[in-house]
Amino acid sequence: MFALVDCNNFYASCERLFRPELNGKPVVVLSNNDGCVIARSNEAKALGIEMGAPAFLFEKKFKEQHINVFSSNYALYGDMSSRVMTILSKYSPDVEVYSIDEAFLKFDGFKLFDLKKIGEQMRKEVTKSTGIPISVGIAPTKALAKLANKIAKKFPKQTGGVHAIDTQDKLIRAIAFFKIGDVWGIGRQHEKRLKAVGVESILDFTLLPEDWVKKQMSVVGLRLQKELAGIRTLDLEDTKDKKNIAVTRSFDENYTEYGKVKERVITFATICGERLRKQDSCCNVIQVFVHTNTFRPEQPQYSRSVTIDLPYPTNSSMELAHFAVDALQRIYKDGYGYKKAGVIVMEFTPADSKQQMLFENSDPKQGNLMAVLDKLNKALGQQKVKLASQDLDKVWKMKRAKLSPRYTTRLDEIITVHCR
DNA sequence: TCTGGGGTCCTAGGACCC
DNA sequence: TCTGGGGTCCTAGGACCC
Repeated sequence: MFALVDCNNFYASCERLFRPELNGKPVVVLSNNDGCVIARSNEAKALGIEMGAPAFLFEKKFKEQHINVFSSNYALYGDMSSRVMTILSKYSPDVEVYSIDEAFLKFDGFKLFDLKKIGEQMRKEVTKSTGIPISVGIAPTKALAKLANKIAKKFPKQTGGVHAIDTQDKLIRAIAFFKIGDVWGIGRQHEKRLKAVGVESILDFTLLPEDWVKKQMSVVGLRLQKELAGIRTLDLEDTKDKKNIAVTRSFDENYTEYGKVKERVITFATICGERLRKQDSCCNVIQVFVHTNTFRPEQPQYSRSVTIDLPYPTNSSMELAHFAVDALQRIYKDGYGYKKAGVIVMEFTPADSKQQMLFENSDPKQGNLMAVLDKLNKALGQQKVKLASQDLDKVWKMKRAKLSPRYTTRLDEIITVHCR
């Protein structure tokens, strides 16, 4: 059996941890640059705040409805996430951290245990130790565990936040109840195609002929169809190391100068380097893209990306910056106002087993240099030591007007308690 | 004025090989 | 009238997820 554990309204719940007066009140959390809504408490959902709602269009509503708005505080969310995951990993040796607020647990060899009880215990311990509310879904496949989790969330009173699909009868009832669009792995396109052939419920989907599913939805759809019928086709996945690393940002305004875009791209490349070194990987391919503001179709639009094979694998920020600028030069065109750029590194090889090339090699001193750089930045703070080609004066700040303190990771921002 | 930032997997089709 | 059959690798783009 699998369990899918999911933190309820995770970012909003994190913001409430140290502001208990916000319990029961509407809370929303905004994306980078305070751009759009990416998390909502139940109360905010009830007020009709949609996921992805642009913040500037909702300012009035936020004020009128007394909605508590926060900028995203990833230092806090990341730390709370790892606390939750640490607790979960006590309950099973096989855990896949699926996202910042979700984990799959595999319960092989737990035949003699009451998994629903284990789920309830997990829920109790996580709530008590972290204050984060969770929902637990238990089922024979990952897709069904996702569905069971949905049931636990939708019917908190009846389920107590924990639901197990552990009999054939419960399985049939669950898949007959939910619409096909509710399924993990069925997005807008598939939903449309399925509805067109008369599929409404998940049960309908499981009854479709296999070749139709294979043809229309590839093997991915076929696997999903089996999973929903209770046949296991997906196992836990190893999520330790990333296969791609992307650093992409919107700019604070339209950039019309090459030099400004170049500075951003260099900075993104150095961050890629940091993340590569963190997981002991080197990359063999780098991709750079730029585009204008797609929300302003009346302005001239331009969008391009280029992918370059590196002459040798590297994770040096300096070398990556150099290749990224190379790439940027190939796609940059004067006369446009650029709003966003990104650097993506791909095709990793382990840092300790680099293939040496005959003519071109990474400068062997780079490794030591980067180690020192990482050490300094760890001690002094992110981006304190930069490349000269980065903007040394400008402290790059995104808009985060409603940022809460980093309560759990910075001593100087720890909660203050006033006693009378 | 103002709209995020990450990821994964799969397929079709082109280019090439024998 | 009429020109095989088997492969691999790469890329772009689609679909999905949080």
